[in-house]
Parts: sequence; C-alpha cells; structure tokens
Amino acid sequence: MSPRTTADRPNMGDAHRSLRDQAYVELRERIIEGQYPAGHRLVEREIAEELGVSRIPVREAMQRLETEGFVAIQPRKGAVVADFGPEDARHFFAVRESLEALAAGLAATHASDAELRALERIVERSRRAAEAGRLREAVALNADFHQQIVDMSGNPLLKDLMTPLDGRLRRLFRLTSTPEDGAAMCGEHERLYAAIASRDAEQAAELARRHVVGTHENALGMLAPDTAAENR
Amino acid sequence: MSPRTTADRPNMGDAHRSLRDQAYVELRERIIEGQYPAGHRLVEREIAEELGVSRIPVREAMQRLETEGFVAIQPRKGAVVADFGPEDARHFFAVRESLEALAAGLAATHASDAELRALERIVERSRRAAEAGRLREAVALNADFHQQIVDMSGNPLLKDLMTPLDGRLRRLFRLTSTPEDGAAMCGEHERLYAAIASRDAEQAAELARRHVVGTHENALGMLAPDTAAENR
DNA sequence: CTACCGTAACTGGTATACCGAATACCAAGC
DNA sequence: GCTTGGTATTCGGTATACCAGTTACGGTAG
Repeated sequence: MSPRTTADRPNMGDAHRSLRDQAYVELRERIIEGQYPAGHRLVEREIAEELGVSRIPVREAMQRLETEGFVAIQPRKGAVVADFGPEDARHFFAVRESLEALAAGLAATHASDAELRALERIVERSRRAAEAGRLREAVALNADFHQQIVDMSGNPLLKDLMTPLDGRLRRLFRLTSTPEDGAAMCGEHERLYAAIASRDAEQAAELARRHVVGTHENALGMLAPDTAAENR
Repeated sequence: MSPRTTADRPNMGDAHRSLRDQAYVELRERIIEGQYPAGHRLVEREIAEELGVSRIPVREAMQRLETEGFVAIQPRKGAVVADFGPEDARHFFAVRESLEALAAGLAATHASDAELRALERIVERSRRAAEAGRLREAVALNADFHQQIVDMSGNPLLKDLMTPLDGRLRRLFRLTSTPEDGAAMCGEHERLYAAIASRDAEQAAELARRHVVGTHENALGMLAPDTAAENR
C-alpha cells in the first residue's frame, strides 16, 4: 500500500545504517545546527575524508539534501549550504500552514482511539515540561506532537512531504525558541487536541492554521534583525 | 533567494544533460508511460547496460525516483516500481487539493499582469483545443495551466513540492482522459482564471479545491474496475 | 600598471572493480 | 516426499581511479 521508505530510514542510532544515510544524517545535523553556515561550500572529497568514507555516499547524501532544500548544487561547480532568510521562511510557513491544516483535519476524521490517547500523552508531557521550564524537552515534544498528527492523518504522502520540512523548521528554530511562549504553545496544542479528539475536522484544521501562523509571526519577529550573520 | 534548482534541470532536450538526469528522465517516463508496470524490478546493472552508462548515474536517478514516489527501494534488495492504486490516488488528491488551493490563492494575490495574460492565453488555447477535439493538446495545456498558477504563486517551495506530483498525475491520467469532460475542465479553468484575474484569493482557492476534487472523482471512477492489471 | 591569455590545480562527473548481504537452488538427511 | 542445510549466484553498497569542465593564479604584452 505505502511504497515509501525514505522518510523512515535515516533515523535511529546511526549504528548499522548505510554509509549514505549516516552521511545524510550527519551533514543535515551540521547544517541545522549551524555548524555549516549558509553559503558554506561542501567539497565532496573533504567531507568524505573527514567521515572516513568514499565520495559516493557523501555525494548521494548531498543530492538528497538538495531535494530537501538544505544545499544548492550547481552543476560542475559544487554544493553550498542553502540560504534560509525571512523570505524563505515566509514561503515555508505558507506551505506548512496548508499541510498542517490538512493533516489536522484528516487526523480528526481518521484517528484511532489508541492514536488519540498517544496524542493526549504527548500534550500532557508537553505541559508538564513547559511548566517545569524544561524548554529543550518542550521543543522536542512540540515536534512529536506535530509528527503524531501527521501520522494520524493516515496519509503517507503527506507524511513524506512534511517530514523533510521538519528539518527546516528545526534549522529556523535554532535560535528562536523562547520560554514564555512555551505556555502559549501548550494551550494551542491542547485546543487542537481537543478538536481532533472530538472529531471536529473543520475546527482542527482552522486551529492548526492559526497555530502555524502564530509560530510564523513569532519566529519571523526574532529572525528579523539579521538573516545570516552568525556562524558557529 | 531561491536555492532550488532540482525541479528545473531534468527537462529540455536530453542533449547535454548529466547522465544522471538523462537516466532520471528516461526511467521516469517509462514508469509513467506504463512500460515498467507496478512491481517491476529495476536492476541497476541491466538498466545501466541498456542505457549505455555505468551504474552510478542509474543509481542516483533511482534514488531520486524514490523520493518522488515512483520506485520503492528496499535496502540490500533492490528497487521496484511503486504501486499506485486507488488508495494512493486518494492520498495524492488530498494533498494536491490543499496545495492547488494554496497556489491559486497566492496567485490571485501576487500575480503580475504579464503572468495573468500568459494564463489567459493558456486558457484560450485550451478552449480551442477542447472544441477542436484535440485531446492530447488539451491535456498538455491543462498541465501548463496548473503549472503556470504554481509559478504565479511566487512560492518556490510550493513549486518544488508540486512539480514532482505532476508526474504521478500524468501516470494516473495515462488511461483516464475522456473527451467529454475536456469541456467541463475548460469551464472550470475559465472560472478559476477569472477569480485569479479579479484578485479574489478566497474564491480562487475554493474553485481550485473543487476542481481537484472533481478531477479526483472522475479519475477514481475510471480507475475503479481494476488497479494494476495491464502492463504494456 | 593593467588587462588578457595560458596553464595548473581543483572539483565534480563517470567508469570500473571489489565486497558483503540476500536469495535461490540443489543436495543430503529425516 | 518433504524439509533443511549449505553453496553458488545475483545484486546492491562502497572504494578507487580516471576524465572533463571550472576556476584561480601568474606571467607577459600593451
């Protein structure tokens, strides 16, 4: 039924993965983390040597990173880390708004009871983390929350489109995570959860939309001052 | 600003493209065309020899085809042509509905006058083709129409997400193109164009939604009898 | 001093070769 | 006759090697 395997594979403990996936995860993390700033050249031989592998896995990893928008490959010239300014963020959130709304609506329609309970657990843990000031954990649970909704949508294509976008979101959130809106985020999540649990697709979609828009405005506000200045 | 190049490259006259892109286009076409039926094994060496290239370009092309959902790669086992049954079509159209609506709404907001004129030309040619019974041309112009709207949205990320989906649509439409709904399609296109031209984002989005849903029901109706029986 | 051209180093694109995992087939034992 | 173990073959994963386009530097001529 679902032919896709891409999005699932390159997770897990790096151990006995293919070298390509290891290289992919490693490079992706470095870009998200900011270790490779925007515009930084990615030279195949350099990276291959550093990772202790040959060029082929590195090359294939970079091609995949290109399709996901993390690097830009110019033919016969090389790959550079893709820029991600306010303009890109705008486009990003516009797409994300549509897809999150779709996911939330579908989730409200199709979710099983077990899935709803799982979502509820995430919301509860998220609230506890936010109240205890565990910001890191709250951010991680935020990601889990959205991912769970996408899973619950029952649409594997939607999942395949959303998963790569999560990386960009993390890249954007690297510095734009504030303590005070952890509580606000939690409230929105709880309302969204309630809408899904009560099978109200319309409201779920609408709440998801607003939630993304709110996140967008928040992130954009913190991003405004300068777009790509710091490196490490 | 827009770091992406992927979607643009592998078009054009196959001539002085990289072998990887040539292989990608060729394989993709064979899958869409139905020359390779669903479930068919894609053996790297075979294809490489047949195309007269080494395995690396073939391999890279197949990986890309995997991310776009045309083939399923099982690690250490090989690649097979991905299935695309009614269930997949459902998921496909759900996503497409959201994204087309987003594109239409953005296009209504951002389109330049020149772009609007280009869109109008496409609509006119489409109508003439439909009236003259030139079905092939009408289908091609249909694709142009939607692509033009996506371009007009001014959102490169949206374009990058939509472009690969077009291939799946073509694959689905391989046998589901009927003469009588050419006229209906034209009418919907004209109304959608009118909404965009009058800068009515709300209505443009709504019309796009309905248009996709209509296409979906139509295609699904013709797909229902059997899902994957014919091969050549 | 500057502008242009040629050459050399670099880097991505591709081919060939090797290795290990997965599978299928065959033979031997129950 | 059926099952099971082992072996041979196939095919994907990776490494190494070669080639071609690009860029950068330096020398020479104006």
